[in-house]
Order: sequence, then structure tokens, then C-alpha cells
Amino acid sequence: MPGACERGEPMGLRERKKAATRRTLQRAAVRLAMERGSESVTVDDIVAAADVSKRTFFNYFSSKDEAIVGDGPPRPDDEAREIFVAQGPTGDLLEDLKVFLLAPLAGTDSDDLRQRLADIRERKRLVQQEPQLTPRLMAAFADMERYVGESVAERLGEDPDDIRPQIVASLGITAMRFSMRRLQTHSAASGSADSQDDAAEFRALFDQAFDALRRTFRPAS
Amino acid sequence: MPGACERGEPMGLRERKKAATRRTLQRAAVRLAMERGSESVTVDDIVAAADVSKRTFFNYFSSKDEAIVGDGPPRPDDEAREIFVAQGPTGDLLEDLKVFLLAPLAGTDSDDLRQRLADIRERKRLVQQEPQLTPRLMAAFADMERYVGESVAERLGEDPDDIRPQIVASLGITAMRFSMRRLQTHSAASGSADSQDDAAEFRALFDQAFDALRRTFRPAS
DNA sequence: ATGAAAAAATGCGCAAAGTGAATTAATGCG
DNA sequence: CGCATTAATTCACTTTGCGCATTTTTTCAT
Repeated sequence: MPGACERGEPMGLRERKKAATRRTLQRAAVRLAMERGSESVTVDDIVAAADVSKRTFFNYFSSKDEAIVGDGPPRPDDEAREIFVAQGPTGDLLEDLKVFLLAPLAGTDSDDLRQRLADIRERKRLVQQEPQLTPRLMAAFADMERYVGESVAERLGEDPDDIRPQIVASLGITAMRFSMRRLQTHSAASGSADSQDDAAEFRALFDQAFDALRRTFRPAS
Repeated sequence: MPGACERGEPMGLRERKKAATRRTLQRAAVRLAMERGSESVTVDDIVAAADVSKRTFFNYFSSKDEAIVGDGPPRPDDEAREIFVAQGPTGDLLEDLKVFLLAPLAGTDSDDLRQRLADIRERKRLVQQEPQLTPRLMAAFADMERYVGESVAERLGEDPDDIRPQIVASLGITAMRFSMRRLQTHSAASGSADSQDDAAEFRALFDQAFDALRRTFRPAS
């Protein structure tokens, strides 16, 4: 969502530093929140830990909570959206939706992906530990849901305010949430769990969710 | 969600005043936000308009946004939940879910209902006018979704973390959101629109949403 | 009624959250 | 190198949110 790593560009020093700063802040925020509880962490604490000024913090995040809870799932880029809108790769709505939603995980190189999944894990652990954060997290998905809803509406040639696109989007997001939520739960025991497996596991969970959808749903008439 | 009008009790002076104060604050908040944009409204402005102290404001709302965006949909009470969990009135999942979600609208007398729907309308108009508020609004639904998900899980005898209850809950909430969202859009022109019609209209929208669900879904095997 | 108990509203004050504007430092590029 | 851009910092300031002691209002038992 930031001016992030669009299309595997080399990504100059400048952007790398930016990304680094952002991640440093986010990690400090999450770590401190895990240690003392998010309520008793101040922005000053976070910036002290990350060694930047308070103002810089607010250049990256518009609120303390945003830093702690994260930005929600990454958006599929325009290319993926176009494919999806044009009756996607297969023509089957659910299958194409799955591809669409997974698009952001497809391109990135595995180091980056590794990092991201690890961060997701960490944040989920935190949210589980502090349920008050759940609404914030849900809010982070709101944008995404709207985006998906609009894409579905366009694909189906319906109005975004119609009920069907909203239903479909809601289902896709639910699958995403489900997968992310499950990612955290287990592990921790198996210290050897290679992060490569994380990606595989995420995909597996996502597949499982979509299988359930397919079982529950009647194919669009 | 507040200690509101549980079980059509007479509701003494005390509670009535409390409710009045709350509503006054909320309305002032919404009105001002509509006029100048929510960003440029301060709590001081709100309390000035409502003629209470700032401290009182924070006794009712834990944040400015909470006053502006509202509390989300009202929760079904325990009685409705029990009925639903015990395979609801009809035994059909979707039908019973509909009844469950509409329960809070069933008991209240029409004056109260009238008010509530009017307020919902107003708030939705505001959110539409200021999309940045959407995430906040979604957050308000998060609690409800969890609650519904747990109820569904219990009814189905599954784990709340399983995918199916989450799917069903997500759909119910989507229907609710859809109905609330549509409520605002039209009218405004027909000044004569009796609020009694509002309730009817809301139910109609809700029915429409559930019809769509029924069409899209495969009955639980 | 009436006075004690309970709960709500208020005023004060402070720690923390956020923000605007000017300044300084670090990159990118010719 | 030197110039344009963009990021980071500093500083001063507004707003938020809440703890606490005090006052006002409502309730209720007698």
C-alpha cells in the first residue's frame, strides 16, 4: 500500500531505507505492545526504541494503533485486477477470486514474503493476546473489502451497491481473515519450521477456506 | 448496547435522562460533522453544542469518533440467542439467522424504533459523505460479527474458529450492512415519508438481502 | 415529605496524541 | 561537484482522553 515494491523494480537506496524505517517502527511497536500491553506503550517509547523522532513516526503512521495493528492485507495490483475483471484466468468466479486475492503473494521474492508472513504472525499473536485490538484489525480489512467488492461488481456488470458483489467480496475477505488467523495458532513449538513452509501453509489454509466456500455456495446461475 | 431498553421495561427517569444526554451528544456530533467535516469538529465544539461538560462527553463515549460513527447495530439479546442456538424458530439456518438478527427491532415500541432508524439514516449519510469514516464503522460491526459467529458455531456444534460459522456470520453481517446502507440513499425528497415506513423498508431490504443469500447458497448438506 | 445512599455531571489538571511550519540532513541526478 | 527532491528533525501548539475530588441530581426507605 505504500509506494512499495511495485513490479519487482530494483528499488533504490532511498526506498529501501524508507521501508526499513517503517518496518523498524512497526516491529518496535509490536514488540513493546507484546511486552507491556498496547495501552501502556506510548509513541515516545516506540520512537525511542526505533531511534527516530516522534514526528517521523507520524509521517509513517497516522496513529499509534495503525503502527501496532498493521495495514491489513496487501492489495492486489492493477494488473491482477484487470485480469479478474475480464473474467479472470479461468472464468470460474470463486477460482478467479482466489487468484486475485493471492496476487500480492505471487510476485514478491521469497525473502520479502518470508518477512511479511512472519510479521503477520507476530501481529496476530498480539491481537489474540489483546482482543480490544480486533475492531482495529477489522477496520484494516474494510478498505480491502470495498476494493474487492468494486472489482467483483465490475466483473459481473452489476452496481457496487448491489447485494451480490458485496456478498462475494465479504466471502473472499472472510477466507482471507480465516487464513491469517489460523496462521498464528499452532507452530511456536516447531522451531525448525522453515518460513518457506509458511507460505505453503498459508496457501493451504486459503485453499481450505475456498473449498468450504465452494461447498457452501451455489455456483452463480 | 448501552444498558438500553432491555425488555420493554418502563425505564425510569434516570435512564431516560441518560439516554437523552447520550442522544443529544451524538446528534450534535453528527450534525457538526455533517456541517464542517468530521476532522474540523472538536470535542469542545460538540459539548458546547450539547451544553454539557467535556468530562461528561467522555463518560458516554470513549472517543470522538465513537460519538460520530455510533455504536453499530444493536445486539440481539440472550433470549433471541438461545432460540437461535436451539435450532431457532423454524430450523432453517438462513431463516433463523434472519429472525435472530432482527430481534432487536422486534420488541421496541415504534417511537423508539423510529428514532433509531432516523439516527441510522443520518449517520449513514455522514459516512457516505466522508469515506474515511468507513473503517470506523466497520469496526463497530466487528464485535457483532464475532458474536454472531459464536452463536452460529454453537448452533452447528462446530468450533468458532472453523470456517463455516465465520462464513455464515459474515454473510449475516453483510446483509445487515447492506440494509443499513441502502436505507439512507433515496428518500430525502419525499418529506412525507412516515417513519413507520422506515421500519417496513428496512425489513424489506433485509428480506431482499436474504433472498439473494438463499439464491447464492447451497443449503447445508 | 425527608434525609441518606447511589449515580451522574462538572471542573481541574495532566500525560499523551497528533499537527503545522521552519530547518537540517540525506539521496538522486546531471 | 552542485542542484533539486524528498526524508527526518525540532519546536511550539492544539486536541484528546482520563483520573480525581467535588457538586448536583435521582432514587428509595422510612
